[in-house]
Amino acid sequence: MPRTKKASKPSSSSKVAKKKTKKKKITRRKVIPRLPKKKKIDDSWADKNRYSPQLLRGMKDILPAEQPARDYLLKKLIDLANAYGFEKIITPVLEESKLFKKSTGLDTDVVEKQMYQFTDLGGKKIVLRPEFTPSVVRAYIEHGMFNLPQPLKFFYWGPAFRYERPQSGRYRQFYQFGLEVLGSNQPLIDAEIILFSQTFFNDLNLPINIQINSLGCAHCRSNYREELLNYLQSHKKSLCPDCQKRLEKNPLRILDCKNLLCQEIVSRAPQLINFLCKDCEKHFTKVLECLDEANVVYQLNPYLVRGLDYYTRTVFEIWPVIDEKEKKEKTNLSALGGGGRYDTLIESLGGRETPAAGLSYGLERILQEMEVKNVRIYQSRGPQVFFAQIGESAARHALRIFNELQSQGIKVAESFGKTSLKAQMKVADDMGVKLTLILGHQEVKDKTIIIRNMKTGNQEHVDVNKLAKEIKKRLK
RNA sequence: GCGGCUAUAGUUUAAUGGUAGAACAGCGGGUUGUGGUCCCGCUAGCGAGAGUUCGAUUCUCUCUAGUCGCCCCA
Repeated sequence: MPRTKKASKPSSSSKVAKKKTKKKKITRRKVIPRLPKKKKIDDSWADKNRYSPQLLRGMKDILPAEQPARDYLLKKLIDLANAYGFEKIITPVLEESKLFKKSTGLDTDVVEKQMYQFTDLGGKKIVLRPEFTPSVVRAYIEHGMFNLPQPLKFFYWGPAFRYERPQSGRYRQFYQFGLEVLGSNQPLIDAEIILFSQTFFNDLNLPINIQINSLGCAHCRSNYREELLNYLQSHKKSLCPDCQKRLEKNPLRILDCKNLLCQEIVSRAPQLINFLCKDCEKHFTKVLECLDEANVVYQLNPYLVRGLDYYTRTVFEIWPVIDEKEKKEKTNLSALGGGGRYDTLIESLGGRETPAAGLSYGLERILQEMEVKNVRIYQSRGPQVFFAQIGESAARHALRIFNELQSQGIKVAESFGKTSLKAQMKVADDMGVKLTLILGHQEVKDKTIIIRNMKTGNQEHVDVNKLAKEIKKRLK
């Protein structure tokens, strides 16, 4: 196809003049050779049922650009979990509604108004799991795992779903990583999973703050609840409207209300720790001793209450540490993760009396925090060799050579979608490869291929049959 | 579930009651066989719907989505 030379543009022309000539050119070109533009097609079809796909609210596509950080994070989590002796468990995304109603708790927000619930074609009430622990416990009971040597240590990761108003660090489909230890009441276990958190976040270079509290067992809690109610009732009028509601529904929640006046009242309220029974107190003390011994830095927070019903004794949360700059931009922060002991859950779901503890992290929240703190991600190196082909005869041989190199263990990048050498070289350059292989018709004829060193620009023809060897020599 | 703010090419953005201009990215060309820079060209946009208007991307409403806060949580 002959290409007409472009007319050299008048050097003195004003912007306006340029624009005019430009526009004329465009319209001429467009009208004559092209198919009608999108808009015209739409008009002619008059398609009112046209569908514009859009993400569902609170959902997120995880695009290639985000994968390296994600992979890095997950790999670190999985490696550490394995090192700590946790084994992977995968449970289905779908569960029966009842599972969460009986475990997470009917009165919790998660179950009350945040579950994705539906009835399946068989008439069964189904939910998209809002969290993992009940599922893991279900599997434990269902497969009779109490017959295995205890305790069992599981880790998991995957999507969970909650129908909430989306916000920064809050999606309706979000990914959790978590640990569960089933079958031990030892304080050492509580300490172990808290230590896991410190080790992990230290290793990731994310400063965190670990907050710990003990909720005691059902006995301590009901005693305390009574005391607390007595105290709060006397201050009822000063509490914020939300807390007045909570007074009846879930008075423990008032402890972590952010309202200043409520906090003031709470600060003089009786503390849960003082109501722990002997066993619970002993347990908590031992947990703290283990943590001290392991050099875990934590903060006791007597007002820490978790939102799920099944927690007993030790509870903890992992919070990001913020600096002054961030404080100005954001007032609301989200916990990166949390967990605790749930000694009665397994029994309440029909299993034997089995003590257990666990934790879970929000992957998106950690990733967000990694970005804020500029955490460095170490990626495995990409290909060091790029394969470029020019012309039809080269294209015909391209896949064979490409495949041969791959099978010899040489990672090769390509851009088969491009034909011009220039464009392919640019891709190679962008990738930062060490060597580029160039195959054109001359090389095909001679049964050679060019190896170009991208740094020095040196090029050598080598025998195609010795290509892998030659590349390996040069990559050393 | 409640309240505030926002919505213009892939991204960041400009202007405007008379349908939009740029930068970066992308694609192509400047040697139809060689990367960077530079130069040139091209592609691509007013979130959806309704109303007011001769005319709406601009004004109003609804929806959708995002964002921030409350609630709650990871």
